[in-house]
Amino acid sequence: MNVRNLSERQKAILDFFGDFLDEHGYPPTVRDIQHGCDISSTSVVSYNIEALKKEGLIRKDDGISRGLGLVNRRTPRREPDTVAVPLVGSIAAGEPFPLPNDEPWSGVAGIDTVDLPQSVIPSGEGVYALKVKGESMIDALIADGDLVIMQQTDSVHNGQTAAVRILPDEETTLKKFYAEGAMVRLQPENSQMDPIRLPAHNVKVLSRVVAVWRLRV
Amino acid sequence: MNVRNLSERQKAILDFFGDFLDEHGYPPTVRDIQHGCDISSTSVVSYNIEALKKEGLIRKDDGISRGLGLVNRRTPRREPDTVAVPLVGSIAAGEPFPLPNDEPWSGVAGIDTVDLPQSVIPSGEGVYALKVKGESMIDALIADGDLVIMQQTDSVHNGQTAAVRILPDEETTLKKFYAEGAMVRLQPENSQMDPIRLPAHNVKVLSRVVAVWRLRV
DNA sequence: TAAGTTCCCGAACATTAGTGCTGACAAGCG
DNA sequence: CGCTTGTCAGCACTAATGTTCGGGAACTTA
Repeated sequence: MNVRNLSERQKAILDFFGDFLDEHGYPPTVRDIQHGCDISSTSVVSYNIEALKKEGLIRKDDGISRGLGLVNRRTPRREPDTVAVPLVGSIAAGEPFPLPNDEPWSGVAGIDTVDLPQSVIPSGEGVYALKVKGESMIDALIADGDLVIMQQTDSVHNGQTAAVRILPDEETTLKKFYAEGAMVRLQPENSQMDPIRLPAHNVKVLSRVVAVWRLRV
Repeated sequence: MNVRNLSERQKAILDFFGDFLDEHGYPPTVRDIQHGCDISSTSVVSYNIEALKKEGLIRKDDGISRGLGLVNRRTPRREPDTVAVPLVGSIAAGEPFPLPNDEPWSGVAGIDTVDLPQSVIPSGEGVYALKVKGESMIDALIADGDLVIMQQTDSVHNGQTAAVRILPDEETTLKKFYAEGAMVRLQPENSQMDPIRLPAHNVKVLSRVVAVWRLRV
């Protein structure tokens, strides 16, 4: 697997292989490589292909034409490694904020999206972003302009910050969630504001905060 | 170019083509398509390939084996849409932290990396991440465990948070930067700590904070 | 009905392209 | 010097693979 072990000819073959693949969209034949690398015999190419295969640098399907492949090359249609998360709106202190409906987002025009690495958004399903307005969440170390990334869920643990819908008046808000017996305490992220206590059946958990993203600090 | 014009067989061929390409890394032969799509003759495949070629959906190099290609498929070697940023270490209050050397990172084993969407890291060059330990940056709304994303630079504006090297003792630290004439004031992000004033020529700006990333809030 | 079009089938044909064999040359080694 | 190993050349063989051709079924149109 050490590149230094390769002969000049083998390096040339690897280079040519990559270029050929980019240019044509399919792998070269033994004879393509032969002419591309100024080799006088197909057997020489065959010999060096075998060596590269042993090094683990080339994959080969015996017997089928152009059955070669570079092992380090990415799959053409690999999964995107970033997820476009809809930026559904902004949230200010206590104010209700728009919620995504149940339709798939599918890049609908008119909706901003935020690219997030897939590694932090396991499924990508039910994830959306909100932009924070003002100092309403200052106690959670969330500043004006930050993006909070929300994951839809039915339940959260005590102390987690969640978007909840308060049923009587259908208000939606972002608060710290504490279950206290049959009651629920909703703690604002700003000490200037008082907590709210409600019967548990009047509070519906919609989503929880999974990440905060701040740019241009 | 209208997909609705395609026969069921032609759609099947396109689907199979894409799957085959993903699986093998090279295009299918006429006979691969024949068996993959339950077609009884190679000539039928040839016929439909010709039709798809006229529709502009398939590219074909006559006479060479597996000389087919999907025209809408991205180039195999496209740019990744996420950037792997090295996580070079952690930063605590006032303590020096390790700095990346000048070598390219190139996925060296033993160094953690963080995937960031390329849209927020324009170049990807000179970007690295630090993990915050403790409450040392609490006043900047940066909590324990947060990742701060740094961009290497020579100069910053007043008020920006920057990594600076203090020359006399080669200490490296993260502070808010204020130029005040020939002097520089370095303001800790924790009000428990006092600002430092130094001659400008003793302070070397290394990088500035461009983003903060908090997970599992 | 007859002609034209589209699509399909089976088979034969021709080229492309992988593989194996023999031999050659140079370098290292006991 | 003889032996082995690694690398290269030339050539032939054969499997893999693209192409073509005659024909037929279903459908449309004059």
